[in-house]
Amino acid sequence: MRVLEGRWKLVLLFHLFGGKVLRFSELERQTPGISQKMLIQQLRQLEADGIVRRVVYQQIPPKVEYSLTEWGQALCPALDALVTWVESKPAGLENATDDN
Amino acid sequence: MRVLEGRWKLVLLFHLFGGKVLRFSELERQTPGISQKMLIQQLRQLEADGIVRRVVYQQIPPKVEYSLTEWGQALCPALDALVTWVESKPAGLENATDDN
DNA sequence: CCGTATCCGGGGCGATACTG
DNA sequence: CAGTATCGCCCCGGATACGG
Repeated sequence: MRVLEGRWKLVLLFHLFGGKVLRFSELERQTPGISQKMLIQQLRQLEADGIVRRVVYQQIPPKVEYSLTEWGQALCPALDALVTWVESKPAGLENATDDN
Repeated sequence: MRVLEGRWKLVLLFHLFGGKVLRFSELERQTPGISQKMLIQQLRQLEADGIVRRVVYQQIPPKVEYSLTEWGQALCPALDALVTWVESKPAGLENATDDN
């Protein structure tokens, strides 16, 4: 499970949800606040763990596409369930995330 | 989603899966490697985020029980899906978790 | 039994600058 | 466009000791 730890892992996975294929710059744009360093780092870890596939197009300008592996696709039901969960959040229970 | 971040959060949630009610010492025993500090810290954060309920029995010796709130119970499908996912892990893809 | 209080090291994470 | 390379803070997490 350690595999999913990391500040941006889940966010990135959500973006690749449902067999989507995204370029580096697209992921960057869709993930406000992330730096290139963190983006590549988290992607590389996901790749090393066999969740994300990285395809390089040898050309100028460079082009790299990221997508979920089969094993990564298998995460979709879980991600789905998580979305359902956060959307079911009762009111009055906002951000207690602060004081910890 | 930050709510689920933390070295032991998911592990603890798995233990409270399905409406189970556990005492502090029970959680400690079922979670090898955790220290009392981390145990109480992660529990407190989960409590502050409305996922876990903490019930204190005013008596000697002390007794404290932890369980999932309704909003916490709603996580079960997601946890279930995660279990299914890890169990579907293909062979030959063991621990790349090391070199990151 | 159920916590609190401290100390401490490693690394996660961000900001910034540079490259093919 | 898609990355490396550095620097540094902060805080997460482990170890240990103590208290009601």
